[in-house]
Amino acid sequence: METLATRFKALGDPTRLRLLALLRGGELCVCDLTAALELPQSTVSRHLALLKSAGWIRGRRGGVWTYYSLEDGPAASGADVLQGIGGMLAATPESSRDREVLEAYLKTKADGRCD
Amino acid sequence: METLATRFKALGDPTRLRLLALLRGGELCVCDLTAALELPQSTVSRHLALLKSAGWIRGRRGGVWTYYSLEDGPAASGADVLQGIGGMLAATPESSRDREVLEAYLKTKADGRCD
DNA sequence: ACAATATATCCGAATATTCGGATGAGTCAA
DNA sequence: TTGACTCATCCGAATATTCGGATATATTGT
Repeated sequence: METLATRFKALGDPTRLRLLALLRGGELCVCDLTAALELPQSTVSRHLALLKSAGWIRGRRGGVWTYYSLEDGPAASGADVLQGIGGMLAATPESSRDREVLEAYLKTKADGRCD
Repeated sequence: METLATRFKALGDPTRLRLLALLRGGELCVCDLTAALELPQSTVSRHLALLKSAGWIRGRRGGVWTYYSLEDGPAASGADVLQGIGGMLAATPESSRDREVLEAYLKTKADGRCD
């Protein structure tokens, strides 16, 4: 129960929902997410760590970058939940804007660097 | 998004999950829930108010009592979510114990009073 | 109107969460 | 090894949440 509460508590924050909404589109690194959300890197990293410890996402090191993606394994055990709220997430205006900012940023990033 | 976060934040507390688990069995009044959870009435009432304002449950006055039940109308819009986590809720040990305490209490309550 | 019961709200104290700048740790190329 | 870069963690200050006793409100029966 405590575990389940922790799980949902992680969803109880707009910034973290924005992150999840973006990750529904596929794997992204921290600097991508930082650019899309237009928030300090430390803030984004902290929220990602929390989502990971709550079992919603997973991170993998790829050289200098850390790529995060949705956790869909058995650990998610509430993949149905994410599936269920997926539509709600995508329907929000923040979600749309974040994705636009991300797309614009990804074009600038073609050379592989972060800024 | 803010709304959605508020929605989930309400689920991010063990006491509130215990309340939801009990209400899955049907409508109950505050004193029933207070007895089942073995917590102060003010605490239970506060959590119920929060769950209600988050759109998870609904309350109706029935004389001196206020009966709470799960919100399954369109306002719930995440009934799927509750449906999805229903199993998880029922599987916890707290949930089983709460229900036992409730059943034992309901027997004592046959006369209609609360203590 | 009054008393009894059930519920909601108020209150301060304790605890937890959040933020973002600063700093630490890890990785790679030169 | 040095420097550039990405990301994680530390830190104190601000804010939010939680608790339960006390109190207010509501409803019913007398």
